[in-house]
Amino acid sequence: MPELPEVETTVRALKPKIEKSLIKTFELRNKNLRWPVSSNLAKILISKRVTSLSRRAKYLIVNLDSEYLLIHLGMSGSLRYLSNNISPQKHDHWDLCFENGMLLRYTDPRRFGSIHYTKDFKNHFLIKSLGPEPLSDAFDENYLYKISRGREVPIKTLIMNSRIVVGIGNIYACEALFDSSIKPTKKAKRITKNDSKALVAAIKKVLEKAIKAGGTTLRDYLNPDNSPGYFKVELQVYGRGKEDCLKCGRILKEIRMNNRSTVFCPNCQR
DNA sequence: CTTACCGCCTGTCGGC
DNA sequence: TGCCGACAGGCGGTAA
Repeated sequence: MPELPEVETTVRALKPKIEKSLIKTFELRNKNLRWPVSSNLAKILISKRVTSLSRRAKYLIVNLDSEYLLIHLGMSGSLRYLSNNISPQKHDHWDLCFENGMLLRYTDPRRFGSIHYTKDFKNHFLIKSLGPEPLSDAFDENYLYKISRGREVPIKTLIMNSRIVVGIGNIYACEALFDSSIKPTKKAKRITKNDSKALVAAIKKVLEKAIKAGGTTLRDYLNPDNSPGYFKVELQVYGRGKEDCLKCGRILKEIRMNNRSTVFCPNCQR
């Protein structure tokens, strides 16, 4: 399950491999991803050069000299940089093949991921409404405090809203709220300035920690070179419902919010 | 405008 | 042992 740290790790790993590479072909085996993959893509991409690779939210941005590919890994997607003599498997939906005999292979069993081509990624429908990056200076305690005023939704729902701040999935929302001692169900409009300060700091902390750990949030994620990351991030609450709180020892509670599993400590988080 | 809910998918897991 | 339903959940679209 690629969260922002996995996407960031993927970008860092692929950057030196594919930047400056010349595209030879794009081979599409299954166009039925989250959004149907454009059938024009193969034609468009022939002989284009990758000028840079970056990330916006959980999208990988492949810059082709002012044209762009937007790639999302969805729930189960991954990218690997491989030699072109390795046969694709069942869930390998497309290959971006380079002149040097290597390729970028997209694998995604659940097909929640996507790939789009655009000349103007900033105004692309998937990008234009996104809020600030959580690790940027724009995402600070004042921003979160102000934008949470008057909001009836739970604070957990708010920080998972990509119009408010991008890249915070269910796992890191639970972890950051635990770290900042805020109950997930607390109404956004009720968070204090101190809450906002603690939560922003916690979000940056857990994301940065996971990136430093090599982006390995969950069991089956592999980096583009097939390495499993350096070590797993120890999750404090996610997936630990009914287990002991690592701060106070009491029993962690698991509830559902917006149909998502939500774990917190009723004692530590208020 | 905000909020709540739907649907897309398949591998994994627990229960019988 | 094998079947089957529940679950996992990012996120845009839609309706209220």
